[in-house]
Amino acid sequence: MPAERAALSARQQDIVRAARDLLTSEGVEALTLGRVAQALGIKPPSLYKHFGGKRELEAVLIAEGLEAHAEALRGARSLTEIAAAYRRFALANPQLYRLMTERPLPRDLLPPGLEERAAAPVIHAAGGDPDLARATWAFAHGMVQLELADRFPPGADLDAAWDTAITAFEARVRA
Amino acid sequence: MPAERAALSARQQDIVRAARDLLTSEGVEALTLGRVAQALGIKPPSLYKHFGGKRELEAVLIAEGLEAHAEALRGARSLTEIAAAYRRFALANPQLYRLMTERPLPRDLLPPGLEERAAAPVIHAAGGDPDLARATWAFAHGMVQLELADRFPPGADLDAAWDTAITAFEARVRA
DNA sequence: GTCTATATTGTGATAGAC
DNA sequence: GTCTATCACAATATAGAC
Repeated sequence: MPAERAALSARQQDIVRAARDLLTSEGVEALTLGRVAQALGIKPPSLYKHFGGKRELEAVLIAEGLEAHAEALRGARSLTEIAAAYRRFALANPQLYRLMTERPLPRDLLPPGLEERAAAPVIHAAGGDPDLARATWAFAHGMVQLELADRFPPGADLDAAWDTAITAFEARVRA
Repeated sequence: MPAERAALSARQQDIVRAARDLLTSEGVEALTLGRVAQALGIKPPSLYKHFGGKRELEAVLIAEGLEAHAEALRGARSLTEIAAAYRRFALANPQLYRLMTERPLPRDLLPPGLEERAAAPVIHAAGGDPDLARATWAFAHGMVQLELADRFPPGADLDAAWDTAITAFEARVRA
């Protein structure tokens, strides 16, 4: 059961799949209409018969990503579990994560409520405290970003950094 | 006393100033050699007499930014003060912050030791605990990124989120 | 659903004259 | 130090034929 307001046609699904594969294997920079068309063996203008433009195509991938991210966090009962799942998702889908976070969300093209649904597991694990939830989110996002951008020194013990913060946050949940 | 290995010529300084102004006023996307040249009233190829290419010019701005960021954090004695200074710097220089963080650092073009110098105040305020320092850094970076990217809901109390995390981290410093 | 042709705009970079 | 000329791409998008 897809989350999109209108189901995608078979051809649209082909295009989304090609775009997703391209994003995964070659990164955000490689996600161009030219490359997507090439992967499908067609010319770029043909894509406009199926999507309004690049933004619409990207929005489908972003929506998929938010959905998958929410799903990955759904079972988590504690901030520790949230953190582990958050990190696991981002490192397993680094390019998708970048697409989802590095630019303003195309909110006008996303299914209503999706953004909130993706945030819900974090709020729940934070015991309903929105400030603690936002702090946890920001920390996890910052860690993942810095790790993906290779900003930590070579020997850095990232597990320990995650532990340190999440332990500190968990203490706040119980408080 | 500039931090660059070789001092910049007067003309190079003109170019850097034009690039900095452009970055500040129009954003990372507007920072192109064409725009920089235009601002100086010259043609893009002329810039190559003064810099090896775009990467070199950007590296000067990034080095300046790291220097300024380090300076902004230098006086901070606690994680609370670090957090406040970090946020203040990023929100006062959002485009420079983006340039400094959104892409891999041009480490080969930065003065040696600069990256470490920029990180030192955080480590110091974390009582020398590198894990806590990295956690604090990641949190601050995540908060700033999410705030600059307009990812928080309209009513979100960001001061409270900062407070929540830093209070939790401060408790770890004393522990 | 796909094509060709085209518009428009951009982007970094080099060679060589002045 | 600046210029013209040029390269070599690349990007999104539209019009209209097939």
